Amino acid sequence: MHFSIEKAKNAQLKLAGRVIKENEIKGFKYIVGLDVAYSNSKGVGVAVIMDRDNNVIDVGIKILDVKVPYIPGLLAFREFPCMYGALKNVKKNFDIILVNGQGLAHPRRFGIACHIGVLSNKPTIGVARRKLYGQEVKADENLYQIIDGGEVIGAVLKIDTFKIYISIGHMISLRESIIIVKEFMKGHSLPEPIYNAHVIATEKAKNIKHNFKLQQTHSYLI
DNA sequence: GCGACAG
DNA sequence: ATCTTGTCGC
Repeated sequence: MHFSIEKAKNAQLKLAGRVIKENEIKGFKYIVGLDVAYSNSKGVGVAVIMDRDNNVIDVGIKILDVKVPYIPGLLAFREFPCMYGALKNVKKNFDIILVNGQGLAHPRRFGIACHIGVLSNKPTIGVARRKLYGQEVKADENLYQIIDGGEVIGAVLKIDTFKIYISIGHMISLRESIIIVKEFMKGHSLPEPIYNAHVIATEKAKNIKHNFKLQQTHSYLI
């Protein structure tokens, strides 16, 4: 069975109607960041739960074979299983999800942050380092709106020498999303929960590669 | 045909 | 995302 681009796009169009764009959050204590790294065909999904004092509370990991290629606009079909699996592997509770990728700022208004949000039924924010879709219009000093067809689908924050793209994933407003992302920017190009997930995922993927090389080196003994 | 194109 | 050498700056 092979991946169908048309079916994937239709699924996004159908699910996009389920995204809630208003705040369904009245304060929070814990937030979880999601990211995926790769070791050849192995995807390493990591979820890092943090509190508001920059402490790591819990970590969840999910390693799976990834067959779906990266296709702009269809990233979720490649990374969702690892991300969602990692999220299911955390033991502690969390109130908000930060996803490394776009949310509403997507050609069908359903980026990976919306996939995660709708299927988790939790307030979710999409955070990316690069733009996927839409026009950047200056709204203020260091703040841009991402617009498509007269609709604001996201925001861009200029910080030091880089930018970060923020958009609604689910059950939270764009305004609140920006405030929360800002709170967790601690000197890295991504908010701390995602940054930590990225570091752990990359390290784990690197270990898998290393172990594979060791196995190759000693395979003559078998 | 050309440019854009999350991770 | 991953691969990968040298180079710039604190």
